[in-house]
Amino acid sequence: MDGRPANDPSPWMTFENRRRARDEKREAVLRTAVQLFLEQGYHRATLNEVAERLNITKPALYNYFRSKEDILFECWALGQEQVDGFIAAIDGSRQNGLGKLRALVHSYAETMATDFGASLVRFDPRDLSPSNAKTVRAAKRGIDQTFRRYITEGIADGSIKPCDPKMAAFAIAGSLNWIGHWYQRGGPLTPDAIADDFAERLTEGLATTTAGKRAAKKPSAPKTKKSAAKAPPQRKKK
Amino acid sequence: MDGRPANDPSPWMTFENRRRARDEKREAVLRTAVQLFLEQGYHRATLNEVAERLNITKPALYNYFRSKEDILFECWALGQEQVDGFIAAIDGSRQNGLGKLRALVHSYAETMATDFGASLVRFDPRDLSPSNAKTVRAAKRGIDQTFRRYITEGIADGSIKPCDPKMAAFAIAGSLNWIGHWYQRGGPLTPDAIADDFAERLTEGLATTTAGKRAAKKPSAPKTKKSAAKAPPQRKKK
Amino acid sequence: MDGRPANDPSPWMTFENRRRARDEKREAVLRTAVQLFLEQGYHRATLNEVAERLNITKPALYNYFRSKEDILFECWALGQEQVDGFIAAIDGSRQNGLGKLRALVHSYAETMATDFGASLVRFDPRDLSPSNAKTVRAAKRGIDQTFRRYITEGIADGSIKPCDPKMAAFAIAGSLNWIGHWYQRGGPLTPDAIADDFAERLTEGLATTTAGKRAAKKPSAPKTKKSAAKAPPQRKKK
Amino acid sequence: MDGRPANDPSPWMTFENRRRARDEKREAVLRTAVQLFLEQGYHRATLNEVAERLNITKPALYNYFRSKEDILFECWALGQEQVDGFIAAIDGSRQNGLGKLRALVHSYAETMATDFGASLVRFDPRDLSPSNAKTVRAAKRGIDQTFRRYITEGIADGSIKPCDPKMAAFAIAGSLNWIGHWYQRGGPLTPDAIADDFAERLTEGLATTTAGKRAAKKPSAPKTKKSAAKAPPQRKKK
DNA sequence: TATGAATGAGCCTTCATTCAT
DNA sequence: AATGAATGAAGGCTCATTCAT
Repeated sequence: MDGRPANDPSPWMTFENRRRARDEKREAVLRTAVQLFLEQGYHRATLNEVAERLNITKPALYNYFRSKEDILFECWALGQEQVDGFIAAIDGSRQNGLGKLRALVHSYAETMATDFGASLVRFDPRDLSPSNAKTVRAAKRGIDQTFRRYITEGIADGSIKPCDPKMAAFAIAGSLNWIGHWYQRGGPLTPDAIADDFAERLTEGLATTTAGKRAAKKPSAPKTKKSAAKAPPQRKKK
Repeated sequence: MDGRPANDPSPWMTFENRRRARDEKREAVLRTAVQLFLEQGYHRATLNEVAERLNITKPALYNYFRSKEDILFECWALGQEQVDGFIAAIDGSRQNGLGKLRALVHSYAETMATDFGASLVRFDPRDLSPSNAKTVRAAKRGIDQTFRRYITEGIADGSIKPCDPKMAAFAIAGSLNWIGHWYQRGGPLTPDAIADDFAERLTEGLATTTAGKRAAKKPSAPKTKKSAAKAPPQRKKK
Repeated sequence: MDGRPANDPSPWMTFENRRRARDEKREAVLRTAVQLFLEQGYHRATLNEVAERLNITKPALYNYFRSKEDILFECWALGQEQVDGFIAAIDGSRQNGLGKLRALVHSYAETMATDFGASLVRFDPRDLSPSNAKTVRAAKRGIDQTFRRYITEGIADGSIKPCDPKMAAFAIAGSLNWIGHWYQRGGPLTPDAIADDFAERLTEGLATTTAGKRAAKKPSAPKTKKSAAKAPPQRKKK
Repeated sequence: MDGRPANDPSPWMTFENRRRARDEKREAVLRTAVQLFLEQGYHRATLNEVAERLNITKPALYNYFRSKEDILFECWALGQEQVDGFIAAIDGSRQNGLGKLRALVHSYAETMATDFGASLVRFDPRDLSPSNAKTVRAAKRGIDQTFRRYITEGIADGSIKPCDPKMAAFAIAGSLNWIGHWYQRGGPLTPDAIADDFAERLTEGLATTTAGKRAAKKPSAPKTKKSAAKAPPQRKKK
């Protein structure tokens, strides 16, 4: 059960197990919280409800998080980790600008269909402490710049038609972020289908003619472990 | 001063004036409120702050609105009126589907750059009473359907390439709604420029080749008074 | 009733009355609070109890004070005002050092027998905000220095035997502050009797022989209005 | 190491050692707690902080004490033991009333400069359980009566001028207790110097003329072991 | 003996809303 | 129409204490 022989009295493993159990509970709190926050909105959701869904009591949450805001921020951070992960992977891949952009759109679209991904665009940074809000805003800026960067690259390498990277990025990001608002699990569209559709749709207008005739189907991030991200978002450990 | 002779003691005109003054104050409240709600978010903004900015006291607000939520809803309603207005105008115009879609995108983009317009996408319907929330959701559905309708029309009349109207509408609406989140008055981009750019950008991928070569610059709604809207959103009068 | 003719429609007086009523309520809160804080201690006393004793509800207190700590500080400030008042009066009086010291002891002893006076020594400055705590500590230092100053004056003018002003001040102030801890209203000793006794007792050891044979009985502050204080303690108005 | 041969397997000694170790830890807790309570005040100090300073965890404290209040009471008890000790010693000494009073003042002043001594006057009996509070109040009364008793003795044996023992005791005790509030370790005054000063200062006013001319310098309690106290304060064993 | 985790009780504070004037 | 005052409802957070391990 614990993955170690029963006769192994190593207190270290016990310690390890404890830490693991703790981390699992922490994550359970975050999963519950992000759902509730998305369902009801951060302000309407109470810590009591979060605790109730976890069958614990409110103060127990404070064993894992410093405050309600801390929980909010950590939810966001988990989503941001995903984004950082696939951006790092795409950055490390060998593709022209258009290819990277398509990969980005695809991965981003998929992420928007997850709870933590949606939290990236549905949570309000103004609910965060100044320090955390700063972190969030910096990350948002980073994502925007990644979009622009790929577009600029594409223009440079000829895979993307000359255009204004800033506006193009806004338009694409808007479409993608919107997914976080309308996507419902259990609907007729799977995240993957949405991602495929958007990857094509949002880039076809930018592609130079030849590049537009795409043969390959899956422009997702090249096979890389999600964990291959560069740097997770900075956050204070409790 | 009031547009009537000072010696006219007509109580009826006085009454009329009273009503007008009242309406002006109501609007002033809404303008202040929508700004504050956008600035700080609905929950962080307090009625005290709204009142303070108007140099009145909190209870005075209750002379014009039944509740904080009422104010929120009315803000939304003003934005929705704008949308209803230009949709009615476009509906009444003689254009092919692509033309209507472009006109819609243009007007919608412009609206997103206004306070009341932004409130359409930045306010959370869950902050409204069930009844008002229903109204809002119906209106949102209406807008979505308008997008799909124009696209369908365009496909039928050959101005738009065959595609999935639902996904196309989502993509376009997402880009547009996103404007409400990033547009800042005083930035380098004017609402009109944004609207022009988006009208072109978001439809070029859909246009059939010939239709894509657009000559005319301004595809905005044919000269119609904004107030020519058909039906203002249903709402309870106080 | 209002001290003005009934036919006087002056809204200003109404305003004045309002303000007076408000101030009276504020004071009532402070009187209730200081009693409760002395009875039970600041931490054990809840705002609910304060409100209950006033037959109002807890949030009503927030119309008059910003926080529980604010109430605590204002209680202290009222006591400090008394002290500032009689110190100013004694400072302005024509007496030798011993006379001033006796007057100070007498007035201080009397003050210690009042609620607001006792709050000066029974409230804990660490319960105050840093800013308010600073004010309190400065005031405490001021009182100490007044004791030392009178003693030094007395030594200079020959009315007090040469001694260490610092230790003498500590000894005297300690005896006086202690009153705030043991004095109970309704006991066998009246504040005035205590004040007389301490004024004599705490100074006889210091007096030079001739000055020790005091004839006059009442060494209290020369007839001055209590309100003739110089500067009330600085505090933020709500 | 433990004062017994290493090859002695006597479980009883082990038991004895355990008890000793336990007592040492208990005392360490009390020393840490009394400091923290004095530093921050009983209510602001948390058991977590106490535990942290001891490099243990909060629940570990419950191995030695039943509750936070229990710790508070035991701190007080240690201080009271000191007082009981020197009072017993003085009681057993051969001196006139004035001598005893001076000895008492001296020892009490010294005690006030210790942490446990200061706790006697800086801790609030209302933070204790009714039962413990009763014990404390009885002890306080006992100290007061000791002061009065020595004064009365002194009057009887002619070493002290006729006066009101009650008020004299209040005045003296107040000065002494105040030491607990202003004395800071590391200041310019040593506890011994303070004790000397106060022993002289607080009694010179009471001494009959001849007795006032004191020759001996150190009026402290006749050489007796501190532990020679009669009875430690009654308290419930865990 | 010591710990991580959990809990129950309680309190301050905020704010939309109402009411008497 | 407007205000000062008051209220009810609610939520976040703290902390002493307990319990299983």
